[in-house]
Amino acid sequence: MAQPTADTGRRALDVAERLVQTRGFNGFSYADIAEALGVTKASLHYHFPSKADLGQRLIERYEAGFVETLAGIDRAQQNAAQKLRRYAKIYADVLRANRMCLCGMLASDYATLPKPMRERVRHFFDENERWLVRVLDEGRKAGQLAFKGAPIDLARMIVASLEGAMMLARSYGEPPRFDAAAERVIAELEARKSV
Amino acid sequence: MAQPTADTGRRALDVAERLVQTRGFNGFSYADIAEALGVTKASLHYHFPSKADLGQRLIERYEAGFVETLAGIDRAQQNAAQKLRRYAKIYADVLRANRMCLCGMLASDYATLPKPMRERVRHFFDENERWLVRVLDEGRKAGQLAFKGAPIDLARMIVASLEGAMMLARSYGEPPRFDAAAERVIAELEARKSV
DNA sequence: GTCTATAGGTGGATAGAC
DNA sequence: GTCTATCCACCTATAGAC
Repeated sequence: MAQPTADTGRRALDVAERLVQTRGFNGFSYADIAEALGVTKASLHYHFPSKADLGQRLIERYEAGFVETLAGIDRAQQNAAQKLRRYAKIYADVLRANRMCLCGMLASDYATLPKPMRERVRHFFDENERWLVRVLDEGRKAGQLAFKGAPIDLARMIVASLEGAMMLARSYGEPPRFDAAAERVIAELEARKSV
Repeated sequence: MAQPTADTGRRALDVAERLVQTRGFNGFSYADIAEALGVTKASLHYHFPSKADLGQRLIERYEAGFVETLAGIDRAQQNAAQKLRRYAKIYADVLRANRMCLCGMLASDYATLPKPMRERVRHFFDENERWLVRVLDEGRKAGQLAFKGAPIDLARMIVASLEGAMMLARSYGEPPRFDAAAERVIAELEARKSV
């Protein structure tokens, strides 16, 4: 095992991503990744000199994939409420893969994170808010959504609710708890036909 | 320092509570507590043989204090919306003390917790839901609150939203982010005067 | 109830051979 | 790019003296 030309870097990120999403940044070690890949800890340090380096790369890759997924939603969906449900479904799918949001976990670990990681965590949430603000704004203007106040406040509330609902649903081992909370948040925004 | 008769157990819980609320269960050690109190690690093991014991005691004490605070709200407030705002203010005050909810942090650490701690974390949230369900139910019957569906679903959504909003607000170092999210959740439930 | 001393393990990280 | 070997700091936990 452990071919010299294997893309250990990428595979290490895959394993580390899962570990952070389940156990948090302080809940795993190089030894865990090394064992999963059948390589030594020293090999991992070649690809990621410090754990802080590993963490930064993790967030960058995760955000890139997330942003791409959001772009996919934009391409496929017309209705703003549908877009929001697709957004919530990203979280639901992660939860059913027995994982948490990578950056939700890192937000919990925030006080123990190296500074470069902190900035990248915030950037991830900034991107989420930016996408949501646009969807909310367009949805309201199109008469598909109805809500009071600034889209940014609502966007932040949506992110917070989904992140929190995910954490709670996992603690109970009941993914439907997440679905119920997400649906409550989104349904509240849909323009009533009777108005 | 370290008088023989000092209530080291209680003071250790105080320090450990703060550490868990800021750094998580895997983000502190007996050494951190020992240093803060001016005692040795061995002394702490006399009071809490294992870290799991310490964790259990932490949750039990935290829940007891929380339940007592909720009882205080019941004694003082009449209006259901006011009670909910007082409930949210518990979180807001914790956040402004540069802490997270103890059990919100432990929910993030859930996969790494010893089983007895897991059960107690869930029990804490059960108690929160129980109190919220009663307030929501009474408030709707009294015409002070307006919402559709089962109170339990709404209660769970409220807990999730506040826990999530707390995490996000801390990451940005902006407590008002929590206030805005909490107000959005509660205002949505208030019975409109115009209906 | 607190101490010294220590056990036995794991953490992140590095040097240098291959 | 991966290995062996190793460092040193830190972890939880225990034994036994005071």
